[in-house]
Amino acid sequence: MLDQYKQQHPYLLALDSIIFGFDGESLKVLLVKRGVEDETWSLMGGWLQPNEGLEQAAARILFDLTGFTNVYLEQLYAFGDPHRDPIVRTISVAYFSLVKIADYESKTSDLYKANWFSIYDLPPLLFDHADMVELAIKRLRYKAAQHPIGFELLPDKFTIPQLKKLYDAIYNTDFDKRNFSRKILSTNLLIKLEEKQKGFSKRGAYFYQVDNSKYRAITNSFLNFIPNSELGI
Amino acid sequence: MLDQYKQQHPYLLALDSIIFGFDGESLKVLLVKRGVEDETWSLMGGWLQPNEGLEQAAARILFDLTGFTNVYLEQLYAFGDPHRDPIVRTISVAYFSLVKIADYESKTSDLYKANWFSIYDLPPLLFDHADMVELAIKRLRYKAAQHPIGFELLPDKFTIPQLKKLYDAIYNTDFDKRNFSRKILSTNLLIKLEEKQKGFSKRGAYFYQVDNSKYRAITNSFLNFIPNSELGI
DNA sequence: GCAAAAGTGTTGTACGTACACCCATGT
DNA sequence: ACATGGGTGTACGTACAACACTTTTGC
Repeated sequence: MLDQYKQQHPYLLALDSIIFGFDGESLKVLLVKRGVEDETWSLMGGWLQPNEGLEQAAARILFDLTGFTNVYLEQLYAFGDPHRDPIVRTISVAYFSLVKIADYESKTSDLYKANWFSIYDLPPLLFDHADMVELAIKRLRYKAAQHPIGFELLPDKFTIPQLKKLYDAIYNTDFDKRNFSRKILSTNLLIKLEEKQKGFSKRGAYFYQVDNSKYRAITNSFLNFIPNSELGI
Repeated sequence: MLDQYKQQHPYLLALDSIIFGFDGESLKVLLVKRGVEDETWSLMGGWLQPNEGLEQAAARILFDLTGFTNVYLEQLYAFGDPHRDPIVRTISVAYFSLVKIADYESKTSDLYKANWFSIYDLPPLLFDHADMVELAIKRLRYKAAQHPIGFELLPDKFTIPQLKKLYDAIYNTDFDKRNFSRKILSTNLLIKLEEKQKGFSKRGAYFYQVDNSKYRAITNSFLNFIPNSELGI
């Protein structure tokens, strides 16, 4: 019985995370440069430790490098091309994460440089990381169309115009603001606050926050975005 | 640079496949008993070899055990709980596959027993394989609602009533046959043949086949099933 | 001629989309 | 007072859901 195991080759197992953030204008991804000498940007990543599960490891790495905790984290895909890492064969399980960008403070040491990049203006990336980002964007679009995960990218209090800008950025389109707000509000997932946003526009827009009791309950049907866009996977 | 690799623990990497088939009545999964002494049913699985990619390995294993080739195969999820395999820590990347059950002839040797089980009547399964099956069913439902993959489970020639029975089985519901056939035919994805099915019903139903030129072209929007069912990945 | 499954048509409703005007406020 | 972004309502068309009867043919 054990023989069957002993004859097998083991492999290194890495975790790489596509960390999405929204700065109010465009959808961004957090990239790092590992080490001083390395000139290639890459995703946040690390190695699986013997005592932890995959998602647990992805969360640990995310926390160590950014301080984020309790964020949206979802497994994306396992990448295992034999030559994806030219030095040592490594399987990478990619995760994608949605974070509130305003909460971000670089926890990276001098060994790591980190930067947010617009998804439409990415630098060349290490290994197959560009494939990972591309797939993550598809998945985010697919997912956000049917599950109310967009809120994970905004501050706790946000306005409808902010939310529209986020969806515009995710789908690279320009939703009609009247239809958009009707659609969003019809979910009854948002609570309108008294407070208005100051400073950005003259009139000011009402803040909303997510009704957490309802938010948790909903895993099912949500909206029906998915524009003319390509979906796939 | 290499040090960073050498310090890391390697892990065994397995591939397990949820193989769906449709016998005309219910949706089935192909399970095996490994070895003579083992009394637990499990998914078809095997080990990653050093020179192959993940999907390639899943396809190889599928071929070796069933003879199926050129079938629908999609990565489902990577399972990596530290204790999922109690003997040796193993990461498993699960794939799901859609096959034409009529083409199946057991290629398994005496070492393996194989059987098709209804997804609503599964035996206890090895390790976390029950979780894998459950997730695969969700994914199949999610996917089949928006991509025309259902045909992969039927013979090349099939009737509309057969197709309806398949969707009824996938979603465990009973679609309205009038709305169903209108919906399906409106995709223009099917070619009506002269030939009628004999023997099953008195009147006989027309055979259809997939218009492959169109089928290949479509990765995008397809139908919009997804009934009241739970989705969520 | 009857039973069993195949095939087809209409209508109401809900939802998405397109589109234009008034409102509040800081300057 | 005016410019800027915030907020709302209506009308149309499409697409889905509900529903019943006729057709074919093996027995």
